[in-house]
Amino acid sequence: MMYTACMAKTQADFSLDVLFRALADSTRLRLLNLIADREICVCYFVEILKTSQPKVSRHLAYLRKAGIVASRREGKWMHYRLTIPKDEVAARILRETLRHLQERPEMKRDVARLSSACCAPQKYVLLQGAPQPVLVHTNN
Amino acid sequence: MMYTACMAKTQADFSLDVLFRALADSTRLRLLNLIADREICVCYFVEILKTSQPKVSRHLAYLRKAGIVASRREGKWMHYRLTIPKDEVAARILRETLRHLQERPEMKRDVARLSSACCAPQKYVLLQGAPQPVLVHTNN
DNA sequence: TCTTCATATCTGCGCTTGCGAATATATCGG
DNA sequence: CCGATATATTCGCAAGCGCAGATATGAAGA
Repeated sequence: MMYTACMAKTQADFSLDVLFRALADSTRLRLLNLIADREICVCYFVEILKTSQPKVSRHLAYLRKAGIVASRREGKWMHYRLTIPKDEVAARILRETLRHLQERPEMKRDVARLSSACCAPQKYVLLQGAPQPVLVHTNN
Repeated sequence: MMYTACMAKTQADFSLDVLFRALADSTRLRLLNLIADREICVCYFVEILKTSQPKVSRHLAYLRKAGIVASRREGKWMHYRLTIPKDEVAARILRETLRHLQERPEMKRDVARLSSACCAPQKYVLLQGAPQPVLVHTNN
């Protein structure tokens, strides 16, 4: 039987190492930190992380396959948001990790940069006309 | 400048992805769960996980290089124990993760098997004369 | 339909990881 | 020193990952 990524989300036997592999990269941690409490579109990631678009896209795909983010298309733009795993233990670990991530200076810096970018999107070529990130509260 | 594993422990810039890479393997998660509140020697890991000695040894070396376990030699036996990272955020994530791990059925099963092995070590070839695991309380 | 923009995927490369099998090291008892 | 025991390391291989660069897809507008 083939193993497919979406199976990782099924209640019964979600293995935690899948979650940890998703967290085991600093680019993905930065993406997750930004995504933690807002729905946000790809161009903002590219702008804030100051990295290449394919790289951002690849890491987002990785997170998607690991079942911890989901995407939604709106015209030309793709919006990403967090999805909490069904598995209770995995969900708690993820939530706590994201909470702790916010304490890190690098992570605070990213959020600060995001705020200023949102205030003046016209300053950034990539963000012209892009939908702004929307805060969401991921029930804790 | 060369990057060495022990640098990962230095206060200033411990990067969390190092911790998560260490957690990103189910063998290592099982080892960490067993090690979480006791000092325990390698032969018990081999017996409980029912896997090869080199494999156990390799994963323990990985955890050692990641700075989250430490070892101590006592005659022929090597004892392993948990070491909480100096980095506060990493420490909290690790402690909480280990706490949650204990809720998993597979992890409970390992601990149960360890208990019975400790009660009757003479039943296991590998454990003849081996020092028994010692409970430690890793200040939370 | 043609173009442009936003994003995703593919290609090729080098590095890391995990594995089993074999071998090395370290300690102990004789 | 010798053999046995406990553990660590090395080797060769296959798979996975991260990257940059190139290309493909999909939507919107002219």
